[in-house]
Amino acid sequence: MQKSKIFFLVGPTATGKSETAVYLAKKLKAEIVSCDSMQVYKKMDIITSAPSRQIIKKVRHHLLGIIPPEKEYDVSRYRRQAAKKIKEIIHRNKTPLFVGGTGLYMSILIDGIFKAKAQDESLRRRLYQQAQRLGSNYLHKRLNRFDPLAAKKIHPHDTRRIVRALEVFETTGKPISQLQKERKGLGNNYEIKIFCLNMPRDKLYQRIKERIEKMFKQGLLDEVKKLLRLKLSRTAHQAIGIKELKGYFTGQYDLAEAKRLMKHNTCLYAKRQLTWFRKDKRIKWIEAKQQDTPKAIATRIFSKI
RNA sequence: GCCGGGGUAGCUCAGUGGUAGAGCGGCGGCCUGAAAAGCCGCGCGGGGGGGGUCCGAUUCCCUCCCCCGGCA
Repeated sequence: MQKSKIFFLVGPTATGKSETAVYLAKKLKAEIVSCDSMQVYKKMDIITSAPSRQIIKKVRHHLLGIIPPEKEYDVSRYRRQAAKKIKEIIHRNKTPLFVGGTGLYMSILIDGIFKAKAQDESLRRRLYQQAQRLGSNYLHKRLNRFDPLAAKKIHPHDTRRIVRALEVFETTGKPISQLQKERKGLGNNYEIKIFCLNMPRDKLYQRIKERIEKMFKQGLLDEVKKLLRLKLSRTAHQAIGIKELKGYFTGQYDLAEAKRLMKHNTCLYAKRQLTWFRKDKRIKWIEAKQQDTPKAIATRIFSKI
């Protein structure tokens, strides 16, 4: 029996994935599934540049605005929900088209994740306190005794990963480096095709800056003001723009500085996204040229399928 | 035209007679339950042009060009 196909359209932020995806979805008879760690949140449409209503009207979209911003979200939840969407979409005789910029989410979906218990909050808190008191190097040395392989891979300053590795060891009794080898994703069950949209760096940064200006025109300040009244979850709080505008609202700097910070941090983010995607050799790269419309790009992608 | 200050990394600037640094920016990488996060690495330079002194000049001297301030 032939494997069903799943498509991914990924790429750094502000390359025009959402617009392109609509045209591509039409050609592929696809439904779009978001692959974005921030657009899962409600009430964050402007700050996350979520696809507009007009776009959503044209093609069915999934996993957008499904979580209240007070709630945490993570990869494993994403994986579960996305896997379910794949089944449903294929059942409807449609093709899943994943669109977004969160490389880890894509990777976990395709390549899998090891089974572990949900994070242990109190244990984590304890470990972070120790890290603060004794330094991340101390925890790293401890990790080195239980799981030298993981310790070798994780930098002694990378507190977050050291804590996770220790947490996994304490809750499962197994070294994370061993568990990480046990991953099973969807990659084997489906025919996967990944396209990454890209453009020259200076043009990309220019578009990012323009997009952020546009966000302000759309009412970003108002949206963020409302968000800051809520008790934002740790994960939702990470969206670029929250801490930058908080600094403005609390009078630490002016609006121009807040904008500058947002633009800068978004450019750095785009660079990190590219690093992630570059590593994945399955990806077919699509270079957007100066005059390319989303429709033209979609046509080009379709011709390569 | 005269006097003074300056021309060193993409930007703002240090420094030294012996193959140039810092901050900002930029670039590269890592990533398995926080990933729009977290972490790591890399000066990325024909020292404004030309000539001279010297074993050796970015640093000293001469000259030209450009910028800033003052006087005309």
